[in-house]
Amino acid sequence: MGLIKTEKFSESQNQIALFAKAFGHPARVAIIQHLFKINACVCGDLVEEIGLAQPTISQHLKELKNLGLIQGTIEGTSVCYCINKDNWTAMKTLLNDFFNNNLDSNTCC
Amino acid sequence: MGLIKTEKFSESQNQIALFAKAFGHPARVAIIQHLFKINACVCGDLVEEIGLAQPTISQHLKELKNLGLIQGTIEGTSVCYCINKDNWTAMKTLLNDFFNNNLDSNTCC
DNA sequence: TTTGTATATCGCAATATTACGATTAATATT
DNA sequence: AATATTAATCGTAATATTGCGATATACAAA
Repeated sequence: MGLIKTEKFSESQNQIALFAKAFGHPARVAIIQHLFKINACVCGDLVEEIGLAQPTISQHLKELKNLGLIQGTIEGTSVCYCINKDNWTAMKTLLNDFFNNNLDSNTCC
Repeated sequence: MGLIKTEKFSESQNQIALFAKAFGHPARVAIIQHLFKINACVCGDLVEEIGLAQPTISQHLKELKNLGLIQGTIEGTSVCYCINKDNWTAMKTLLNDFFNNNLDSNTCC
């Protein structure tokens, strides 16, 4: 198979999994961290920054873009990428709710 | 290929990606949520709760166990699973640091 | 108009993931 | 001992992901 049975799960569970999968590759983690570090649009230098081939980086950027976590604006021949603040915040809320379950009252093991 | 080039990234970036990948499947999200909801050890009922075949659930549990996020104790013929609090907290800290970058001063796009 | 530069897409090979039937292992029950 | 129950493991098929060379596209500069 290799095919996820999304129909078995809630929309929220599938959404959490989709966002988490986006961060499930170190290159995409590095891309996001670099966008935060530079704290502005990044035009072009991601390939040398990350150290993978240009088509590979382009593909990772596409995935993050499709999820809405980043956005790109064309500037002449290059494209400037940055975090999409609204969607980033929404993703953070969803994942924080998932992470921040109360462990204190859990009494077992 | 299909092989992640981990040597290109920092230990932290790889660790974030490994944890995120664990949540990159809705079944594993559902398992964790159920463990939190029940708020105690779960013995056996995960298969009917999630709705995938027993070997499939067992495999997902193994992945979460290998990462240290859950732990299982044998109780007779069944196994009781629960969240590993210490490791869960450590994971949460790592991912929160990654998520909670300051977006306010980001001035672009 | 030709050339250069930057990014996206195509196509493919290698590897990983998902799912589950069949089986095994280990303990409980009768 | 024989049988039942529960979970892990094996083996395998289907699909997804990763990575990159080759190519296409789009704009800039000469």
